[in-house]
Amino acid sequence: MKETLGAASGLVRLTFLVQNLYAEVGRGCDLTTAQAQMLCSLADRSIGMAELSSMLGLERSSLTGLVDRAQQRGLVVREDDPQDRRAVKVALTPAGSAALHRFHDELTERLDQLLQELPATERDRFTKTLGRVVADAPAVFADAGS
Amino acid sequence: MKETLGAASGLVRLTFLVQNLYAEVGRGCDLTTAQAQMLCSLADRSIGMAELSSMLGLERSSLTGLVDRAQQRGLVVREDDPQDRRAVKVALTPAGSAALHRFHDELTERLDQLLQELPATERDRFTKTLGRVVADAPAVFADAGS
DNA sequence: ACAAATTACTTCGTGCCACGAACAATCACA
DNA sequence: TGTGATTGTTCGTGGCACGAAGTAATTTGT
Repeated sequence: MKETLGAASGLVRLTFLVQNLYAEVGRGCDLTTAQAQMLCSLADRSIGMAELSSMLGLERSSLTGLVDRAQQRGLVVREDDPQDRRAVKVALTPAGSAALHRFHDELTERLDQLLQELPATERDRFTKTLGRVVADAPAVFADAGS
Repeated sequence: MKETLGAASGLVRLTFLVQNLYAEVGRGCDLTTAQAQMLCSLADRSIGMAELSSMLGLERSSLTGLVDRAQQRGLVVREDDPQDRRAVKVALTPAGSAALHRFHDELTERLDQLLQELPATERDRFTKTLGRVVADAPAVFADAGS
């Protein structure tokens, strides 16, 4: 009889927590979860639809609508790609960039709070291991590298 | 300039990973994410709609449809509550229980794999800290307690 | 150079998910 | 016995995601 939670269970619960935080912070910025994810993937550079959809793990047809709605809300624009006339590049508008930053900052703060009760050394070890585990995962949420 | 990933970024990426695994395993069991989550919350006992909706973090009106669809697929049944004639209890059917177990087992295996590359002591420490962080989170994914 | 295959994106139809407002039935209690 | 709360549902709206099919532009093979 171990009293410790299984790893799988812990991971699922953590995911549940983070998902809810993500959605909540998103609502505060008037963003849906999908929109927030998209903005995070756009960061500062502009990206073609194909690359963006593979980053987000979506079919291209799904992304079309997502970009449509985000564009209608003025978060994003489609730009012609001079290199390839079929291609479209998606870029943040100033409003989209502002929304992204608010979202990013607030979410980062809330997530950090989650670990704040841990003793510093345990927290550092945890973060470090976390980094190893997600090393090859898509960078859906970059650190403030600016 | 730290070269380590920020904690927030790591948490988001991990969540992204687990979410995708969750969805993928769900698809393999012919379950949507929402359905899988519901089945996990039902586990073995039957629960009223109100309690279930608060476990899942959904409005009651959202749950109605979710249960409807799951019932149509034969995963779940609505039972009368003898104590309260307004109330409805949701319970797993044998098919629902089977689906849940397949889902649970497969997901657990895939999640454990995620940590398998870590050295044992680091993994144990990580799991333990994980347990602390999610201590007060809803038990959306119980360990095999059977 | 030119037909064929590939790539980039969109459209359309379908289904699921989630919300809030409004509603009926039942319960609790004072 | 009422009055107020609680349980669950319906309805309307909007977002999300998929796959199949279609259009336009680029690349490849010969």
